[in-house]
Amino acid sequence: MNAKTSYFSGSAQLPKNCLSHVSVDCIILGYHDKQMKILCTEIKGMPRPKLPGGFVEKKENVDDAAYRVLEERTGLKGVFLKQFKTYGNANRTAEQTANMKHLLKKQNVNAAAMNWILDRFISVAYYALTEFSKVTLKDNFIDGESRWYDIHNMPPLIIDHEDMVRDALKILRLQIHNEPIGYNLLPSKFTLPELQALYEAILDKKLDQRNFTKKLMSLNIIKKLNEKKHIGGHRSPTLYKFNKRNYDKALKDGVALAL
Amino acid sequence: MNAKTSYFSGSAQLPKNCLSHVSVDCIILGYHDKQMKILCTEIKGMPRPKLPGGFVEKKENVDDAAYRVLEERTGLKGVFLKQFKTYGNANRTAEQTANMKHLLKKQNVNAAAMNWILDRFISVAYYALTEFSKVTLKDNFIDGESRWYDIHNMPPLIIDHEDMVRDALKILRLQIHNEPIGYNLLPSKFTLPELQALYEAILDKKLDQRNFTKKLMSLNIIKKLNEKKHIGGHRSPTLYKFNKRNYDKALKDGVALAL
DNA sequence: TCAAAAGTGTTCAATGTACACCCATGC
DNA sequence: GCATGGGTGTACATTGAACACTTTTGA
Repeated sequence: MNAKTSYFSGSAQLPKNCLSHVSVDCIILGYHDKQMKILCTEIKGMPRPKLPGGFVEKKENVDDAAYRVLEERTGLKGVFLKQFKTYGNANRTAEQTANMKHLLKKQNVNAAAMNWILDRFISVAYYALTEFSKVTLKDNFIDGESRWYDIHNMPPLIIDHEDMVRDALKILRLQIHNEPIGYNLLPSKFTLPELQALYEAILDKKLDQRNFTKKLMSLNIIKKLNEKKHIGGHRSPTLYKFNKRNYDKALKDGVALAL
Repeated sequence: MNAKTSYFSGSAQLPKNCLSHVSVDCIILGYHDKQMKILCTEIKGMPRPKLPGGFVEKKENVDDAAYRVLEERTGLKGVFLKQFKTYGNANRTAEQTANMKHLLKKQNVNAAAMNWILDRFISVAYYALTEFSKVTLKDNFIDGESRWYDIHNMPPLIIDHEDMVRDALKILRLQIHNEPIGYNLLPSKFTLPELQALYEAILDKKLDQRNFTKKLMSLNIIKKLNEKKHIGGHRSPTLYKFNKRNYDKALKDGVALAL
């Protein structure tokens, strides 16, 4: 690892383009085949993985910065992304700063020029829902190597990133009762058991099949098609698709969905 | 107005003690006698009132900064205060910055030394619930003169502060179904009609008296006393008090209260 | 014919909602 | 005695939760 490709150089996000003291972090939840995963990144020389994050360019909306981080990591556009909390404790980045000083020294980076990154940061946190099989993981200079971790088997993360994950999951699990999900997480044609498995993965609990069907159908956001999916070995489940108009209306106005 | 007592001097919050680019704003909701009010401040020379806000000291938690703003304005401690959203659009402070430049010029303040305040800010927003009859309004140098506005009769506010108010009220009205309220808003002994009036003021709608009583009693957070309140001219209502232990438990664990 | 998953309704319990009359008090 | 607000219970509708058998498919 040399200075050219280190944490502190080569990135599009040069200090002079970014706001000091402000960062964004993303809890990127990936779903596929009944599994929920979280995207983390590992920087050589740092003790523990972290959430993908970044800085806010001087003329960039904070929401757009989060969206940019998401897109840089996953290559995906149009993904559901939601700000959920801002982390602003004074000492939250102290440990990270100490580690970075150490790294800078080892890499012979001029610490004075890097003062901006050694200062305190507050972080605006977002969560996103993605389909991880659609994602081609991209590493980047600023934030190291990306990797999916199973939600039940997370490593310890730096600073308050474990709190962020816990908070994001808690809020997502509450929000799911008021917002439709699934549009970017399932193929355009999907079966009810697939949709149910998605809800079960997010809520991390089993749901009653008949009650689930009944409730989802009553929301009027999915439409039964005259097609079956061939799954082999078993009865062929009916395919459904989202009614995008009603789905978007439900996103905007909220739904009532007790699960 | 001279430089000594102007917007830009005399405050405990000197630029060198504060983080750049980060501010906090508080939606301080005041309740008394069935009325909901919002605390705003008016700075001479600025076109419209604003929400009370402030900056974050370099070694201060962001939550504590919001709490400090609240306390500086109202003199109240121990008030319910909750972070609800962070506003980070790139151009959100553009208008304010333009106005400030104008003000600085008029006041012959050295603009170079004030560059920190003319830059872009992102704002972490909080809402608080207070009893406005307990508040002695305090002006301050940084933020002008304080005043309560009726929630139904708000003036236009600067930048995105009207969005903040709208968002805060929306979130509060949702949260009220999961959190107990009232502890700092009512006398230690209160009547059920008083409590109901508080809920009605926050939700801005009438509630059914019998159903309200039934639901509140079922939460086990209030306790009937063997005392009545003398209100004159009418039947004397029974006094209640909060069961602080259960109230705090409900704050922490949440409640289910459909209204 | 067997294994595995899909599909389909009913019953019961809990909760929410609507609603009206008598009571206490001070003038 | 009258005006005003306090206090109380029931009936009905809606919603949530539990639950089992038949169908389809391919091996």
